Amino acid sequence: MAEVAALAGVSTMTVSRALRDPSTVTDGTMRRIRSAIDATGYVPNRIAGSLASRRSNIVGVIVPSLRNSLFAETIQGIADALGSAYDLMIANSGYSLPGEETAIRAFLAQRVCGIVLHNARHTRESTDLLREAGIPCIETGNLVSRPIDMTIGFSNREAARAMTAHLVARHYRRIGFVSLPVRENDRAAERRAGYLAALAEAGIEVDPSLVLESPPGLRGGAEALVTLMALSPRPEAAFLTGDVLAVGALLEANRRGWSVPGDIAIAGSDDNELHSQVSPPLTSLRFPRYEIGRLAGVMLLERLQGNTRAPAIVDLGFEIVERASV
Amino acid sequence: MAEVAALAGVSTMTVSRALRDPSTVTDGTMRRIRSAIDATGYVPNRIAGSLASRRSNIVGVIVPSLRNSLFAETIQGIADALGSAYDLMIANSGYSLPGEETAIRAFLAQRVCGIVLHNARHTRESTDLLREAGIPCIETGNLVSRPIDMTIGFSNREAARAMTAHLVARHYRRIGFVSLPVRENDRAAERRAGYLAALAEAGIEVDPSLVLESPPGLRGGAEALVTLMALSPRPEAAFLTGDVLAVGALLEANRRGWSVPGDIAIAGSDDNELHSQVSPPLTSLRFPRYEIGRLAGVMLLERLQGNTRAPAIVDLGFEIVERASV
DNA sequence: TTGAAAGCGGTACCAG
DNA sequence: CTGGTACCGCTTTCAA
Repeated sequence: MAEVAALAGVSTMTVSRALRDPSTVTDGTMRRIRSAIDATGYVPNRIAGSLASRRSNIVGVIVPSLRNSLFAETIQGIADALGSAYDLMIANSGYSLPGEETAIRAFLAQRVCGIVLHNARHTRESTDLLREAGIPCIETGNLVSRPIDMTIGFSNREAARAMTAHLVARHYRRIGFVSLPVRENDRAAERRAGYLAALAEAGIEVDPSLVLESPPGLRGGAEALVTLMALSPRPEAAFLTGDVLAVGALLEANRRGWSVPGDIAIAGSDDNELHSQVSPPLTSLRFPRYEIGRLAGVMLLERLQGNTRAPAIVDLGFEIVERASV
Repeated sequence: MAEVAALAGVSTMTVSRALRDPSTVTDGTMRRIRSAIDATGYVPNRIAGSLASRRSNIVGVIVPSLRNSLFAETIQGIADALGSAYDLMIANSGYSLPGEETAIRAFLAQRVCGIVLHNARHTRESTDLLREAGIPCIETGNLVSRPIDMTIGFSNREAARAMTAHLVARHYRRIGFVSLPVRENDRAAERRAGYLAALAEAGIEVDPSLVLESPPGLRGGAEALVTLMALSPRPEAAFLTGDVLAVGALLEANRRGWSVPGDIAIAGSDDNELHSQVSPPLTSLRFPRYEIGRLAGVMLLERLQGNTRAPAIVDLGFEIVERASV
């Protein structure tokens, strides 16, 4: 920068100002600075800038896994909302709470200006660190009643309850439920709770053999369906929630020649294009993943710029997309 | 840090050293520093550290889109290889070359210690910036003959050529080809070139009406297949490469009752679990996306730590996974 | 509108 | 093994 300043015949202060707000500098000065920048190939050093100004333009995002396109939706939403004024630092917790804590520490050390989390459960340390950091923090994976700072999303419990109730309303009584393992996964736990609540409301007794956990992936869903179909009496419907479990189950039914919903009705969650393209198309829960990210970005910006203390809890809801599989 | 040093009764220098390499400090000193850190809740400031040491622990990754799980695979590979010693900064180019350049500038300003790109084509400015930055840079989306620095991946052209040749070997002569739009997408362009090369080698004349471009997504593939099937004479096989086009095509065939491969053989690329679970399972090209990322991370580490000037071009190849759709 | 001086919170380097 | 002293490259603050 000193080089640029010398070449433009001004002080570094003027260059610094010109770069951040061209309107504070004379047109002629600005032009000389510009050409000096071109001539020297100057690339500003944001590290120095951040240190001096004590603020950064980096937003930290922590997701359980990078591989899963669900999280990618949200990340894209955040990126779109933040535009090019902020950079995204992304870490994955590996679906573990200590993993999340490690990432939080790294982000705090990097002095990110805001953090977006997917988990709604954290280690005690994580919560403390975040509270004391004094930066905006948004939890997105599950609507929590008492967020660290802000939370945007939907209630996994309500969503699962609604879908189960939907199946009950369609006169299914014996309904299988498959989720990802609930341990260390608050979303899965909440969904199971929603399923149980809906059954209780409908006065249907829970058959524990109908409640399964499955590893993620199409195969996981396929195998869970086979397990359910081997029971006697068979369930009339299966609600597979999490990842692509329901799609996996449907494809298995296709392979085995089981009629859907004739032999077994299938409902899923995390609706995406795949759900509408399989045969029969799958009834499923639609979650506003992208919108959650976008809004998280917008709220972050508001806090970062205007200091508007936005509402702390935003429920973006969910939607039941009815198709032919139920 | 000054606070920690005071509390531990040592200089800041000692704290700094203790944090980076505990073995350079007495056990007793280390203990006192540790408890001082706990007592004060000190969170190191990497911004200051990076500025002073003139090196950062941030690796920048630029992908066309965050939404696509293909790129997510590679990113996860990088993250796994780098471990917790480095942080990942991620930007998306929005599939545009200027978008990529913007991201590169931002990363360079952030003084990342290394960059991983998906694109193999860049703006002139991008290339210049990268060359002058003096940091390791890995291009991964397509094996280039003259990389900016290093390239890891596979040849899109060779892969498409191999699959087309595979179809020819199976006695298909009239072979449709569908890719994403080739403009601004070097991977798609290369694949088309590979298809054309294979036909030429087999002495099959190209029918331009068999060569299509499609928007991404299952619907894109479905519509492309319908277009191909409306031709007369119909093609005997269709090679859809890019995104999930082939899966979309197969699901459309399922819906329309077209027999695969009886009425039309279908081959795809970017094999994943879905390809093996549909009916019939899809023959497709498998690309080592995760491995590309992992190796990129490893090579970055080597350069960053040991200064081993690793080979600049690493071809990880591809594989044809034969299933029942061809 | 522009400039000079004093840090931001660490680390490099050298001395003890 | 530990400490002192310059900086890293920019921004803040205040003065011109």
